[in-house]
Amino acid sequence: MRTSELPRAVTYRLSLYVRQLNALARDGVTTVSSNELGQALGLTPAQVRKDLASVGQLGFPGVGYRVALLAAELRRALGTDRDWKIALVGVGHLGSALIRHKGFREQGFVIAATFDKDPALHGRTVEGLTIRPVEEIGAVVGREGIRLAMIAVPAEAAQDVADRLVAAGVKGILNFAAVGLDVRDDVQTSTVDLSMHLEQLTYHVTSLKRGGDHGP
Amino acid sequence: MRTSELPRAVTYRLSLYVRQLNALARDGVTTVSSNELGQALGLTPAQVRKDLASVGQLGFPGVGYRVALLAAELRRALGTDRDWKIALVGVGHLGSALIRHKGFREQGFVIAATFDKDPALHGRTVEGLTIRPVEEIGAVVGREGIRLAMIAVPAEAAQDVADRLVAAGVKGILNFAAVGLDVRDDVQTSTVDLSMHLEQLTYHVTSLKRGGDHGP
DNA sequence: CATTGTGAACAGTTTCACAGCC
DNA sequence: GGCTGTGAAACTGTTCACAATG
Repeated sequence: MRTSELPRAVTYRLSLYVRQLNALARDGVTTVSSNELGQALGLTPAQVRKDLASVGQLGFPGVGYRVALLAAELRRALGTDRDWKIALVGVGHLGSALIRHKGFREQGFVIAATFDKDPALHGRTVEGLTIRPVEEIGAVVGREGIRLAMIAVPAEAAQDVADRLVAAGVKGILNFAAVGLDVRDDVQTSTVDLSMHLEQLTYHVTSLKRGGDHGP
Repeated sequence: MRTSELPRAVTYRLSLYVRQLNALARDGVTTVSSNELGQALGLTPAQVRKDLASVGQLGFPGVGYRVALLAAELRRALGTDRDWKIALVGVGHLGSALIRHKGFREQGFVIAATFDKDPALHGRTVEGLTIRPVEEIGAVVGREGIRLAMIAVPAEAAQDVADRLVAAGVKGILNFAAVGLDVRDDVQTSTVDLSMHLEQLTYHVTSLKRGGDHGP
């Protein structure tokens, strides 16, 4: 099967595989089976094979998967075989934490510009980045060729910020505000609502249930 | 249909409905149809009705749904018709941002205890909360009757922290570390890996695609 | 001969279409 | 008339089982 349009569920798991392959590579492991991968991530071997087969013919029957090769192919499929510049809008508590978050750089995500509405913050620097007015989103994002953004502003302001980002040419938005964004449909958005994740837990805890997960 | 075991996909959307109903209530709207709700959240009317019907018989044919009544019922179904105390472990940049995050309190989530491994932080207070050593998780969580926790520590430390929380009686864990947690299966975990969400965007942006979403 | 890739069976989720109700 | 609740149909995603293979 050739990659043309992977289901969302699959692409989420591809990230998971890459994470696990990184860990294996660090430990010097060179080969891994669908069984071992599945074990580590709480997935069935069959699902692992289906997922990986949907990206390409990446395994070696009787042997398993070459860790380095597989990781490289998956990164290529996900588009993370290169660095991505990110624009961050909203440098409050959450935004500041995102700037300092180590995990992004490790996965090739580089916050390259930061914006905030508050004039008191304009011109200040955080981790070497100068905070700019949101009015400059268009100019800066265009000049730097930035295509991904994160929104960490209050819910009321999120749609306005999204509009500016889209107008500036951003193609993917990770949104931490607790509202859905309305954007052109050639722009991807993913909303991470922290309270929603807690509500999942309260539901399952309330109706005393089984089943831990891995995955989002 | 009576609530006994709602599918995960449904419970995620219940949170979405509650969010939208709150907004409608603020605007003084008292009645809403499945069509309007679906419109606002990017869902089909049929799906909205199926979801709501799976919680109970909540609508009025020919009229729609009473906003206040529906919100109350959904909150009851999710277990968020009361406040929940949360233990936070890891008071680094992300942890601090979570403590200050306004959205949690609005949804009834109250961070009631904070822990960190770093002795330099012990005894300091953030937003009125004293940071305690992780060794005290058992005592404090037990005494306060805390059943939910958030983990915002480095990946290497996450499993150890999870073990302490589970031993202390925590039943649901929201995990921000980029590793899956291995816990007893009467304990719920939900892992939010920020880089994974960006990887979803890079995938769709790389293979220039359509379709914004709402939802996680 | 252990292990992949995959068609076929199965499970879960979404959409359709319409009877029943306000 | 407008709108819900729901069984049946369509679709999507997961698991099984086995032929193919280095």
